[in-house]
Amino acid sequence: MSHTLGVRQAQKLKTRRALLDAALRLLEDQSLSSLGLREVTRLVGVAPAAFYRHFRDMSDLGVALVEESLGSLHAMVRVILAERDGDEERIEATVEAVAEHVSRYPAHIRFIARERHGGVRAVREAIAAELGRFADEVAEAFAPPLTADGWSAGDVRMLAQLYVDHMVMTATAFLEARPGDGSADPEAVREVAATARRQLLLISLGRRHWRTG
Amino acid sequence: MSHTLGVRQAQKLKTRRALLDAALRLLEDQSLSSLGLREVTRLVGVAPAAFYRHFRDMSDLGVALVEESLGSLHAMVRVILAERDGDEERIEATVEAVAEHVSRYPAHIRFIARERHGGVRAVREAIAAELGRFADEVAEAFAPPLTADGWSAGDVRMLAQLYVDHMVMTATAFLEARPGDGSADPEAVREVAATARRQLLLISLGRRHWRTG
DNA sequence: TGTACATCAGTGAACGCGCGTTCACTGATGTAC
DNA sequence: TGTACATCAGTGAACGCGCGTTCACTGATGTAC
Repeated sequence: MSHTLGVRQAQKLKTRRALLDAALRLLEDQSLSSLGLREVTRLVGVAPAAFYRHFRDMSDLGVALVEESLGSLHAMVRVILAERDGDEERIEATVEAVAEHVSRYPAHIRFIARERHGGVRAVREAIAAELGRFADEVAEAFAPPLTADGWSAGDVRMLAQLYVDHMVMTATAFLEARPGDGSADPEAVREVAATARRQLLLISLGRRHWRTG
Repeated sequence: MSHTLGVRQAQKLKTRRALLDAALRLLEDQSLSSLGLREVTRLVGVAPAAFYRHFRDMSDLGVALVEESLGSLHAMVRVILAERDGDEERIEATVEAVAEHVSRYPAHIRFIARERHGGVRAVREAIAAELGRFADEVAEAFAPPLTADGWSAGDVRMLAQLYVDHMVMTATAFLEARPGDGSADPEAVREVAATARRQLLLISLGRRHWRTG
């Protein structure tokens, strides 16, 4: 049948997954451009040449990690924006969702923070494209009431960009509240969440008085 | 005399400068953790071993680049905050100063953006410390009127952090408006400046209505 | 001013090492009949 | 169901290469008298 994977294909996917996971683990302490192909295959336990059955090179593997890293966060925020309406509600839910995402997938978030301006062009471009799509979607979610209030499309997009950039900043701040051993400092986490909430609230206040006050 | 450098010391400083400049140039296309000692000395035209007369290793050189990269920007913003009072005035002057700084020292700014979350711990920590001092100073500049309005120290610090993070974001956005060849796309630069100004204005609006509206 | 010795920035050769990539291969899985 | 052939994920050995670091050195600059 078409949807049941053969044994061979399933094994191949398993190896691919192992390569991605090994890379993510090694990327906690270094950046993509210094990560070696042999380091990754060594951690997985396959021959170096096996790498080429899955990726052209490290930058190719990096691009694969981008979608996987931003995809689920993107989906999570999409749901929140669709289900909630009020500012406080949206802020509360988003900050909590980001905190949970970071604590569940710290390596993915670290990867995005590190490679967003990192040394590998293809990966930088993939991240920029994904965040751009993210901002478009946020703009769409906020557009109706704002447009009715006389906001231009440019102003809406400017606000959406501020929200997305702030979200990335917040995710990074949550990450920094985790010591090197992978555990989290609950006090520091609470403080990051509190700061993020207050900053988002301040932005919401500004939004409400934009060209009306 | 004490303040006149000997020939020997002057020559040593010249070589050190050349090493820093070569590193900065090479870092436009890669990150610090993949930059080789031999690459740098090759570009300068000295023997690899000469490197050790100036730096312990690459991470040591990176830390030296941090202060040099953030120092002048820090000084510039300090002057603006001291000389200007009104929101619009400060926003206008800051955005312009950041734009000019980026176009004058693009490699320094790229270095900071790339290594802020990069793979070299000592450099990350140096950048975080410098940006922390920056935020303290911004907080101090904004504190008097806000405290009079009943703002808590925590709220003032939260606002200062938002400003500093936004400034780094804006500097990075200016950088991305420059194509790979080093020239600037004037249209893209204007757009980045316009967005930054509007975002800062929106934050100022929020600030004015913080716990008063 | 001149001399004798000390300092030390930069040299160049050498080292062992791990890297990315290639290649012909093996043997389990898949397919056609 | 059984057989003969095709596919292809992973192997393991080999390659040439550039890396970071060490070392004893050289010779211009600095210093003491």
